[in-house]
Order: sequence, then C-alpha cells, then structure tokens
Amino acid sequence: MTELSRQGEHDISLAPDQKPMREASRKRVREIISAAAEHFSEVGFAGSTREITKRAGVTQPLLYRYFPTKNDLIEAVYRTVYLESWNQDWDDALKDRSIPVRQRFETFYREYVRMAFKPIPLRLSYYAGLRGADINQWYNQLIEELILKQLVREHRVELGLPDEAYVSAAQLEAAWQIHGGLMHYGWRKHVLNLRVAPDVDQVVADNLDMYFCVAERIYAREFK
Amino acid sequence: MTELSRQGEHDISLAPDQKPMREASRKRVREIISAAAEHFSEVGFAGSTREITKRAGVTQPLLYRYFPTKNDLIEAVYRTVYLESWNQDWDDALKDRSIPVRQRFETFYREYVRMAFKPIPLRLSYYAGLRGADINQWYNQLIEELILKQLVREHRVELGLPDEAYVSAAQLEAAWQIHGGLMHYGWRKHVLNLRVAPDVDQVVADNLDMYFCVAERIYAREFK
DNA sequence: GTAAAAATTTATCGAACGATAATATTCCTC
DNA sequence: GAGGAATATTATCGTTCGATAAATTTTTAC
Repeated sequence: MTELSRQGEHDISLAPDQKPMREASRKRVREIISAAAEHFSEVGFAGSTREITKRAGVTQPLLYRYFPTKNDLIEAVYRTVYLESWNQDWDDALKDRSIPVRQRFETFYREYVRMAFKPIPLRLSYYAGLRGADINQWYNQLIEELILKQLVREHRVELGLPDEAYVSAAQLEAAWQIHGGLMHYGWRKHVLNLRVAPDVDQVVADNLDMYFCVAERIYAREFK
Repeated sequence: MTELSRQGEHDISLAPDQKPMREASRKRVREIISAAAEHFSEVGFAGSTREITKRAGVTQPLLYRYFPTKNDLIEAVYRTVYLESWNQDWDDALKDRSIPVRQRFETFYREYVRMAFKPIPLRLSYYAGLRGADINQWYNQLIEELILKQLVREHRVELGLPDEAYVSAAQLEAAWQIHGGLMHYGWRKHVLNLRVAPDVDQVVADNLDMYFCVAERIYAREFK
C-alpha cells in the first residue's frame, strides 16, 4: 500500500514489449525529466516542450520518442520528484521506540525539511496540487499514515494512554498543524521569496513544541 | 501604507484622460473580471481569453476594449480578489484592548477563514504566489503587520512584558505558524479536496491554543 | 428622429503550441 | 567494416493563443 520506489529506472515511458533501453537513452530520459522539472517548476505545467528540450540540449520531436504525450512526461516528473523527496529509511525511523517521540519526530522533520524544501520540488508540488494530480492525494495520504497518525499514536502510547489505532479527525488535524505550518514556511521562503526566520531547526523545534504543548488536552477530549 | 480599497470602481482599465464609463460598461467589466477569476482559479493564469469571454457571454475581442492586455486583466483579478477577502473593520477590531487577546484573535480568525477560504480566492492566491505576483508579497506583508506582529505585541502587553514595537524573527515565525497552518488547512480542503476536520471553528481554536501555549516561552528567549 | 459616440461583433493576423512523418545520423553486432 | 537497428534531426501539420482592424449594432445627446 505504501509501496514507494521500485520500477527499475525510467524505462516506463516506452511501450511495454520492447528491448531494454540503451544506457545513453536512459540518461537522455533523465535529462529531459530533469529539464522538465526545472521548467515546469518555474512556469507551471503549461510550460512548452520546446523550452524543455532546448534546456536538455535536444530537438523538440525527440521528446516524443520517449514520451507518447506531454502528459506522460508530466507524470514522469511527478514520480521522480515525489520519490526523491521521500527517504525510505524514514518509514522505520518513525517507529523506533528506543527514541522518545519528541526527539524522534524532531529529527525526522529536520531531515524532511532539508530534503523536501527545495524550490523545484516545492513549487512543483504546489503546481501539482492545483492541477488536481491524483498523485498529490496519494502523497498526502502517505503523510497522514506514515507521519501524522504515527505521531499521534506513538505520543499517546508514551503518555500511557490506551494503544489504539484510531486517530480522530481533530487529533489528526492538530498533527497536520505541524506539517502544514512547515509547508507554509517553505511556501513563503521558496515560492514567495519572503524573509523568514533563518534558523530552520529552530522553526521545527518551536513548531513541535506547539503541538506537544496542547496534544494531551486534545487527546483527553476523546479518551474519557 | 496599509491603504486598501479605494480607486472608485473598475474604471482603472481604460486610458487615463477619458470620459467616465457607462454603468452598463462597468457591469461588463465586473462580469469579465468575475469570469476571469473563475476560469483562472481552475486552470491558472494561462487560461484563455476566449474561455473567459465565453463565460461572460461576450465575444473575445471585446475584452481588449476594457483591458489593453491579458496581463492587465490578470492584475484586475488580483485587486478584486485580494480586496474582497479583507474586511476593513478588522484593522480596528484587532486593536481593541477591551477584548482579551485570545478572544480577539479567535473571533478574527473565525471570520477571516470564513471569508478568505473559498475555492476561487484560495486557488487564485496560490496561483498568484507561484506566478510571482508582487501583490502577493504586499498582501503577506499586510498579514504580518496587521495580524501577526499585532498579535505578538498585544499578547506581550497583556502578559505585562515591555510594550515594544519590535517583533523578532522567531516570534514572528511562531505567529506565522498559526496563519500558515490554517492556510494549509484551506489548501487541503479546497484545493486538494481532501477530507479535513469538519469543525473549522474547532480547528481555529486548537490552532490558537498551540500558539498561546508556547508563546510565553518564546517571548522569554529574547526578553532577558 | 437623427447624427454622433459608444459598444459589440466579424474577420483575421502572426506566433507558439503539441504532435507526426520523413529523413539523416549514430551506434551496436557479427 | 558492413548492415541493420536505434537514435536524432529537419520539416511540417493543425490548433489555439493574444491581439488588431474593420464593420455593425446599440445607446446617448440634441
């Protein structure tokens, strides 16, 4: 269900029953996807195939050798970007009860922010959201399941509350407040280019403080 | 500096020295702007003038009677949308010390969310941010000055701390956490169409709880 | 009621777009 | 190194775009 990564390397774009790509071609595909990610991140997915191939140093029709339509290229960009902004190790790290919940999630969010909050992936994810890409819904459900619900459950356990799988809408929303606040920090910093607090780690810490400060009270509303 | 609203009604688009518009024309302009806001909110500012005028029930070249270029239309949409999502009364309401800070800002945010968190303005503001519209920077500075710094200052006064105008980057960032978290709530609800906590007022309340819970500690870091 | 002015439409331009076909080049295999 | 497959380029098609000019309709003013 989680099931990230896999599917070898960018062979996806070509027709199913076909000889494997040459290494040079795989590299081409990566270059095109990279150029597309860059261009799309600047102007949105209405960006032109000509500008993309120009940046990749090839002619425009060549794109259609590797991607049947522009939309297939867009989806390849989606996959690449979303996969690159998630570290598989995190799945387990967030479950590691040898580390206190607070520290566990602070460490995670420091790394997450460092990895996912770069202009290109960040802008792309906002463009993708506006475009209604279903991969975005999938990714947000992944955040809910792997990070936020996990945080709530682990924190409740650490507090000695009953070990239930169920996380209420209000509890989940409170956890989203952490994530959403950080996303907006990235939005202001890398999209709007506003001046933000320079110490990212401090922002993460203050952010988590806010959650942990009221979490007990919120859990208590439903555990009676 | 704050200086919202004004500039009569959509006469702006026409050349400077000219007879006043007919009422019917002003209505046309409003219809076009409205149709543009709707269309742009769906597909971004790359949306076509033909679709806009079609929705407004007029032919495409007519748009160019009222707006010299497509970009002028876009800026008219900006102005209209941003102005409509800010209630002038809030300027004073946020200064009213007869009401406790916590209650004052909770009341404000309930209204703010109700007014600004509608699909069209919300999506447009995200598109505008990605487009790099300077009005967006202006609007965010307005939020900083009118809401967030105000919150910090008023809260500090209520706590008996020195009445300083200066708000540090960390303090401001903590206040942004409230606003940013709510923005992301709107993003998930109205852009991503995800299931979110249904009780908006409760989200606002929990959100403010988080801030007020840690605010003192954050202020204390700099008042020594 | 008629003439001028304003508003709107029809027709159209040149540029940029996604995509395809035909041709040329490069690379691998034996 | 010759032949064939894979890769890449040139040329181009049909569509859509923002924008303009000219013609037509509607409204206003006297």
